[in-house]
Amino acid sequence: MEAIDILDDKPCTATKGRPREFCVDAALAAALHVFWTKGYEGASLTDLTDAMGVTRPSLYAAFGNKEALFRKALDLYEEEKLAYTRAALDQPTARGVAEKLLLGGLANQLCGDQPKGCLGVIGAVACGAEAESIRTEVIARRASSHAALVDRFERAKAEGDLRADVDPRGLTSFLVALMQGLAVQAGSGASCDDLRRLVDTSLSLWPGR
Amino acid sequence: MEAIDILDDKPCTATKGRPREFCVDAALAAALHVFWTKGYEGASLTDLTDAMGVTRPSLYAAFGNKEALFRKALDLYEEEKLAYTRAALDQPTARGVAEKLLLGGLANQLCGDQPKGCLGVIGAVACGAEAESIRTEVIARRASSHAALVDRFERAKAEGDLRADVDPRGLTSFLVALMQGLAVQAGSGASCDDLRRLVDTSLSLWPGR
DNA sequence: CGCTATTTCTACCGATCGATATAAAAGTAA
DNA sequence: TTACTTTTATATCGATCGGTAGAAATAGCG
Repeated sequence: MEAIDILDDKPCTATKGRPREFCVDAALAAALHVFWTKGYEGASLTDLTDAMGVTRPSLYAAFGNKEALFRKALDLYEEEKLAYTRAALDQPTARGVAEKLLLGGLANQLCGDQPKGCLGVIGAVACGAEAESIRTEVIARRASSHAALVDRFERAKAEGDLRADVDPRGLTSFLVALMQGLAVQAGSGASCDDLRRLVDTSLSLWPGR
Repeated sequence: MEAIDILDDKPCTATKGRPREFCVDAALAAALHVFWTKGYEGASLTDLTDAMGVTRPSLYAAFGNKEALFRKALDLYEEEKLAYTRAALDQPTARGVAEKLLLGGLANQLCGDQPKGCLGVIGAVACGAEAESIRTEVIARRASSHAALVDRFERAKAEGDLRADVDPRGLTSFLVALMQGLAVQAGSGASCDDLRRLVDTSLSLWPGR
């Protein structure tokens, strides 16, 4: 009657009815790739079903609708591709946090087998009428990680790990801006060399010691 | 027979036939506002004609098609809203260039009467199938200004205006990334205060005196 | 074997997309 | 006026959009 979370069960554990013929996780990974490459609005249902190897009604039965599918894909994206951002917060120094973030982001962009750019940036910037709720969602998700970064840098400042004249909130926006710029440039045909220079320069200017 | 550049003539100088009932420049400005707000793919022809106060056939007669209209809007955008980026290159010092760019970008985002974000970033990131040629166009346009910035910083380094240990290309990508991040955050609901802190921090970390 | 539950497939829905055919309206030029 | 040119408005084009109805197919359960 109502679309419920199918992703919580194991790959194939339905005990009654006709068994599902595709792997939900693999299909979701394929959907993520499409969204990542073409954006939310740019990815049509035909694009998605083709890439997922699934017919249209099967997609709706398994994921609800396009928006719900995007949210699931965003979950997967944050869990798999953005793991380094959570790990970065555990670094002992503020500089370590910045290094982990920038180098992690760089490594992500240099990884040849995945689309360039950042799904979060794509979702936050792409703004048609139908994507408004998506935009809101993406922005809200980033706000929490942004706040966590502010906390981390405030702690670093309290620990004397950051110079007294730096503003933790400003430093957070600064670092996030660099990550976003890295993603934008990676998605705009920048060379690997350019991206490396961007990160090198950013770290060379990071306030420190 | 063929769509030709209408924008080169004066507002209303057609000597024969029924005179046009709308101002091409004003209509283009309205179109720019729509593209800026909703992106290329997010802006439908209905959105555009409504905002421009022009019927659909009139739009096609005056501008060719949606893609050509976007290019004209991009011309107007670069000419009007990005004038400060050209002026920045004339600053006497590398720091002056960065200040002019960042403060100019900040002022642009704080200007309440225009959409947030950057049309270039929106065009470069939004990537559906129909927007591919738009993407290419936007990327090509930014490449030239990027190169001009590299030249400017190489000159600054030769003049001793930049420390010997900074990489002009890296510094350019760094500065551009900050501008892009500024635009992304401005378009993602960041507060004016946050944007100001971002620019302040960026300038406080800018290399050299 | 039915009976029920679930998925799969084909075909299709109304809405919207960008783009146009057509002809009336409004001007200049003769 | 008549001829010509260009813009206007209406009405629509075929394609594609996200989303679904309905029946056949495939399983467990009695």
